[in-house]
Amino acid sequence: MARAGLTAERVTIAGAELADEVGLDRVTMSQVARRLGVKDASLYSHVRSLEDLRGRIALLAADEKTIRIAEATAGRSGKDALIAFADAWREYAHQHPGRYMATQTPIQIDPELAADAPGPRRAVELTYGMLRAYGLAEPDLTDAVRLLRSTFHGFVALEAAGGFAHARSPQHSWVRALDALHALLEHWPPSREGDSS
Amino acid sequence: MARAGLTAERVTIAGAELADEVGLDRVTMSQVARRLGVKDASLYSHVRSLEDLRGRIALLAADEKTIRIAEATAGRSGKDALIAFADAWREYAHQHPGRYMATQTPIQIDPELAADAPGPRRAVELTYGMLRAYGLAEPDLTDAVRLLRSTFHGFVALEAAGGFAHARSPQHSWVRALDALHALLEHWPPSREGDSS
DNA sequence: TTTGCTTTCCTAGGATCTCTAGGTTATATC
DNA sequence: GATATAACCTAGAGATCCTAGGAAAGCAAA
Repeated sequence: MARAGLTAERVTIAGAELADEVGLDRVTMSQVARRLGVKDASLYSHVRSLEDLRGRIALLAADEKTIRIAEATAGRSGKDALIAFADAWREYAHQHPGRYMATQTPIQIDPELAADAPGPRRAVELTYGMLRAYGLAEPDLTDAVRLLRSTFHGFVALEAAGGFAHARSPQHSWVRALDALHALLEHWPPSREGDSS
Repeated sequence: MARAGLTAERVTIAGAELADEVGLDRVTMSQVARRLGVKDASLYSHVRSLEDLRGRIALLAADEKTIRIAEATAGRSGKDALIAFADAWREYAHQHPGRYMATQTPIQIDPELAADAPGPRRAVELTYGMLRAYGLAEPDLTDAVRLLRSTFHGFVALEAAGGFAHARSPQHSWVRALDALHALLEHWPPSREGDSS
């Protein structure tokens, strides 16, 4: 019997494709096996469990998203970089809803696997790099990075969950949110604040 | 045989408790039934399916979160209200991680069920009310509401997913994020922007 | 070629899960 | 008490996850 040439990576990609097509929680070992023309038991030589597979999909997504962002922001700075960064993030989430959702699951990823996955760490570094132009110093820098990442993630997550019902198009709100964040970064409030009106 | 007194609401609450204890994706019909001292088939008189149950948990969470926020912001305004609003949101997510995660699933909730669940809509109204003090007019108001909700959700979601690795405590970043959002709302950038440096 | 090792993929099967069909029995109402 | 309406049950089909152990494909060396 000819071999299918399975590998952990190919199984992960098949799972990721399935997640994008039918939704992450419809990704089952059986379905992935079926897509690969293989029996479900065969997958367990490459992937420890369904949970492990989901973790791998999450890491794949993080890596891919990071690469997209790196490409989009290359050679840009300031507001240009901010917009390129944010748009690349959002576009990835739109194009790969299943993979993106995998990144939202509480951390249960095999540590040794995560170790040589550059995605998440590199993404944070990229964010730091982008913010250098705004002249922030630690710890404000870290706080700003976290604020940006929260907003980007929150926006696309709410968008995906149907949180922005009707009325105004999300695209408009997105553009304005980036305007606002840019303005905010240029006038980052000083640390010691009492109660100004 | 004595009856258990099941009802759609009690089933939902049992599912929500289970979600908080063991994680949303470990909530099964069998487990919920076991917790209620009942056979799994009995649940289907009250809840259409597992997916339906998850939808109900999501609505329950939205309602509960809204109530907490309403209580926390009552009688406050301006930055006080903003902080109370945000802290209530985040505390709910911390106290009820499973329920909160249920709200993140793509919308598949029974429309007629959602109709008389005041949670989501009321939450948006509360956000609008809180922002009145900042003197924003439409469509900036809607954009600001969406930005705030995105940031709040994104922050707690990243926090829950282990996104804020080490170093600086999330609590510090949270306080600073609220400072920043307050400053932003007080100086919301005008709509037509070219390329200022 | 032959021998042997390693890895890949398989069959078989236990445990658990979702959900349906249909039967009992508790409870409320007359 | 009689009766209707639920609530809850048993039984079972179909899928799922995952393990154990076997067959066979590919590779290396004699």
